[in-house]
Amino acid sequence: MSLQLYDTGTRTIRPFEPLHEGRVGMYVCGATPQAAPHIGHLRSGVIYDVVFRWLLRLGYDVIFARNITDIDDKIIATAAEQDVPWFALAHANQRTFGHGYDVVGCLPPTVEPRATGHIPEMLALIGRLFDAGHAYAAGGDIYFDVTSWADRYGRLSHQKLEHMRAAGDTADDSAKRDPRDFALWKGAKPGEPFWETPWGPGRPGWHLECSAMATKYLGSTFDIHGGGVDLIFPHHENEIAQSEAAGDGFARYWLHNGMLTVNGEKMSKSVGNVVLLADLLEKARPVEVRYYLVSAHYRSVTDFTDAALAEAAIAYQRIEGFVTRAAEVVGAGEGGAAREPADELPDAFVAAMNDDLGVPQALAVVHETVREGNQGLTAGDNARVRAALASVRAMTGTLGLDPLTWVRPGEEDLRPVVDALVKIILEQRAAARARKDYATADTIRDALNAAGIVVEDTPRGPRWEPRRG
RNA sequence: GGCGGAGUGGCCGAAUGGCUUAGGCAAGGGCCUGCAAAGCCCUGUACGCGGGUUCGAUUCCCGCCUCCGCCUCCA
Repeated sequence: MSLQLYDTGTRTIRPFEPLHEGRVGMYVCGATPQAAPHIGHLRSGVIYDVVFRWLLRLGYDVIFARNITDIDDKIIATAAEQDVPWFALAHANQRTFGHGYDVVGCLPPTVEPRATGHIPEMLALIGRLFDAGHAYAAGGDIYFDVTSWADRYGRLSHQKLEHMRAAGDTADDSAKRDPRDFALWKGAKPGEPFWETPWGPGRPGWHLECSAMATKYLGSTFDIHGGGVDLIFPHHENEIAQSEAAGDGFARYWLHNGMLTVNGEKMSKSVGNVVLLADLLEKARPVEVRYYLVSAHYRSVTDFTDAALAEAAIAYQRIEGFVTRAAEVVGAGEGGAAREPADELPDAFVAAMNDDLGVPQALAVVHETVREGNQGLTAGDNARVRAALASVRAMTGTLGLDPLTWVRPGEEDLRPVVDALVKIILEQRAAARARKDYATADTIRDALNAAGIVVEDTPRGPRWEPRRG
């Protein structure tokens, strides 16, 4: 079975067929850098990173564009509150977002276009919409005329125009012809940043930038557009309207990830339950955070709790434990993320991933293979261990979770030194055990444990690991 | 009011018209161990409520209840 994706536009799972054979263009709505990223942003980042990695695994050449909306009302407002220039706030948070994505193991996108770097493309799009009769100027702003596109507006969200509430905009939007029209371009206000245009000074509206940037990097028609379900309406609906009304084909598949709630509630500043990356890293290692974020299906609503994160960490450690022990016995092997479907990927894993990114089932295959490998370790069957290890590393590598690529910085350099020292101590313990002086042996083990070194006795002799958590 | 999602065993979380009814965590029993740890084996039969369709429904249909998201900035 080849890749199937749930497409919000048709509300069905349908076979993925790229526009151009062997190539995929994917655009994802990324950050509006008005504050540091929270766990919901990270979930989105990790989800589309897995999509990206899976497309690469399937052998596609992928152009993955994830935008940065570095100008909007909130950025301007927040910057004013903090008495810093708007671009300083946006750039600082943009860097924080980038760092957050890095920490949870996201590959860099092919391109990360910023809204403010694409004003000419936006103005060109506005010009085309004027020419096609779908845009009008009013009160210094430029609006999209929704009624001029009435029969197609609402196709993504499956809302009928007559059922749509009037946008609860503020009074200064009274220049609109229809309350459901949305701004393409906002006229300059005192003290706010602006760009000069043929229609007067102003700045981009809320939706225009994504249309302009997506088609710039991916072409007028491209394969996949992603984002959170909260963006379906109005943001993605409006992107479609702008681009298609201007004559572009735009996105062929629409992917939407589910929201992440915290203790059953949507995150919000007013509730005070916003979970930031720093909060997570107090409770789990980065790779464990990634495992947690990946382990639920991308379309499901996931409720974050400390207990859920802790359980994910333990589940990951089961995989990690096998991989490290197996690598000690048979060597690390190849691993790494190939760009072609690897022979080591079990059919069941491939089938799960191809079925609308069935990561939960794919992880079930990982765990089953881990058990296989552990059985091999118990039986001393190195061929079995080697096969399981290669398989587990290929699968986890595909998900960005290969334990052997997640060694903490510095740990690798230090490990041989610590290993040599611990071995000397363990020889003392072995001698104590040989003369049945278990009190001394346990004292040594306790002392090592207190130093963060966990000792295990195996049929092949003692081994040690740094203590987790 | 409109659009959509979800309710699964102690917990998290998948799939599925019946067949060996994921996977993880936790629990109990066992193996291994000087004791541990890790691992392995075994045990536990769930699918919101009420109807209907069917030989058979957790899975399809109808109704209901509860929860959640969007319709305003939002991943």
